[in-house]
Order: sequence, then structure tokens, then C-alpha cells
Amino acid sequence: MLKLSTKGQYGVRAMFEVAKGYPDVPITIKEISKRQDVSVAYLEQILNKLRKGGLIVSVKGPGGGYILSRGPEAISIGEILLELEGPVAITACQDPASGCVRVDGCVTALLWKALGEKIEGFLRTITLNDLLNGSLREITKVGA
Amino acid sequence: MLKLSTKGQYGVRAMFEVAKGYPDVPITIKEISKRQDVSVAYLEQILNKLRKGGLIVSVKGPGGGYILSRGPEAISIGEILLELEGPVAITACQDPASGCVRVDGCVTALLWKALGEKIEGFLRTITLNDLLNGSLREITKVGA
DNA sequence: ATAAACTTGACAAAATTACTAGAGTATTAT
DNA sequence: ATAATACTCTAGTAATTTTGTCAAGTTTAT
Repeated sequence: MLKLSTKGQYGVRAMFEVAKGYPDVPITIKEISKRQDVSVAYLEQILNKLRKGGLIVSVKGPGGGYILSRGPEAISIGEILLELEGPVAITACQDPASGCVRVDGCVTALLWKALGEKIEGFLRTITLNDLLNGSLREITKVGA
Repeated sequence: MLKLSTKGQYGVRAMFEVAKGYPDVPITIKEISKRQDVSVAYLEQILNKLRKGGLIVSVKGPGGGYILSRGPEAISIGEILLELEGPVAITACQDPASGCVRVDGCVTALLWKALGEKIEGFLRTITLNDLLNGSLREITKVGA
């Protein structure tokens, strides 16, 4: 349960590759495709969304590619996923896009809200930098 | 992102209704269907899974229905969802059922693992009793 | 007996996911 | 200028998952 679509997964991995080139080496889609084993065409879609979301900038022409628009310590996993998959919305009730009629009468509404906030909070604390320098190992251990 | 299927959502709401009858009033599928606005046929599937998982017991014949097999303070939301939707598995890598080839080389594996554990931990702490007595309101506020 | 209520497995419509295809635009090296 | 590189954009589509329905049972209380 609570699966993340491949778009989100690939997106994070793609951003990890782009982050490696920060601040001055553009990474091409082709290169990301090779390193992360995701098709070029699919990555185009993903990176396009991330660009429109302002997380990366593109450089066209030979020698071009993508570069992080901010430092890797300033881009959280939460931001990446938000751009690719929209806000955390455990249930339709919690999705700002759809809304729910019963809200007040629904005993579980608070539960899903709390869970969603928990998840978002966690994802906001992890940045691309954490992926780059492997500091996740500690976070995982503590289980905080 | 990170949606929960209706099966899980309805399941929790159904368990909430069953919990109301604990320890001696069996609740029929028909009654749950009315109160929670979910079709009888679909509830049959859901409650069957929960029964096989040992969370509820069924009483056949007239006057029958479903009863919690343990007190509402001893049944967590996590257990309910686990039975209906399987373990939290943000990515296929994290799913014990499928596994992942690259695991070690995958920079994000630890991230999804940590997130999954965070979610499971949270869901384990919330019980049906919390839904019954409305103690969720505080949990939500604290944001702990 | 008979009606209430659960049990089970098969099946199907709808929605979502996970892509692929192809034509177009911008930039740079020569 | 021209060719090569690389990003941009819109559709379309196959596979999968979700979200159920249906029908034919079985069990039990009265």
C-alpha cells in the first residue's frame, strides 16, 4: 500500500544525477537514461515537469543538459515529488483538487490528515544533499 | 501522491462501525453499508479479508453479523490496512513480494525504507479506540 | 422449513500508470 | 549556412490496477 508511481521514483533518481553536476556541469537526458536505466522519452516528460516547477534549468544545444536551479541542500525530496505527483493525498477527502462532501461526518478524516502531514514533514527534511553524501544511513538508523 | 485505495479506506470505516458493537452486538454488512454508504457486495470482500486476517469474527444466521475479535484498543489502523492492502511499499524495491535487483546500487532505497517505517510506525500507534473516542484531535494538533 | 446473514470465486467496467512516437524548436561548432 | 546536439511538446496506447458487480452457495436461528 501507499505506493509511489514510477514518475516520482524516477524523478528523484534523475534529480540525483542532475545534482551531481551542480553547479556548472549540465547533465543530458541521455546520460541520466544510461545511468538510471530509464527511457529517454519518459525522462523528457519528467524533467520537463521539474523544469516548469523551477527545480532545474535547461541548457540547449551541444554541451547542454540540465542543471539544478538551486543548491542540492536547498531542494527537498518533498518538492520533487510535489511537482511530479501533486500533494500527498491519502484519500480524496484530503486532496485539495477534489474535496469531500462528508468531511465533517467522516471519523477518519483527521486520521488521514495527520498521516499526510507526517509524510510531508518527513519528505521536507530530506534534501538532494542527503542523497549525495549518504547521510541517510544515520536517519534510517535513528528511526526518528 | 501516496493514495490509499478505497478498499483500505472503506475497511477502516467498516471496522469503526463493527467496533461500535463491541463486545456483544454483531453488526451486519447491510447496516455498515447504510451507515458508511458502501455497497454490500464490496463490503463482503473487505470484511472477508479482515475475518481471514483474524481481526473480526462472523456470526451467521439471523441476528448475526461481525464482531471485533479483540478490544478496539488492541486493533491498530496499521493492522487493518496491512490485511487489506499488504505492507507499506513505497517502491517495488521495498516490497517483500517483488524485491529489487539493484537494491545496493540504488541511492534512494534507504530513503523509501525510512519513509515506509515512519508511516508504519505512525499507523501502529493509532487504534480503533482513538477513532471511537475522538482522541485524534489532539494527535493532529500536536503534529508529533 | 425458511429466512437472515455470511462465503466464495469469477468477472468486468473504469481509471490510472507507464510508457512510446513523432514532429518541432533552440543552440552551438565548423 | 549547415549539421549535429539537445531540449520541447502533444498525442496516443498498452498494461495494470482499482473498484466494484453478480450469482450461486453455506450456515444458523426460529
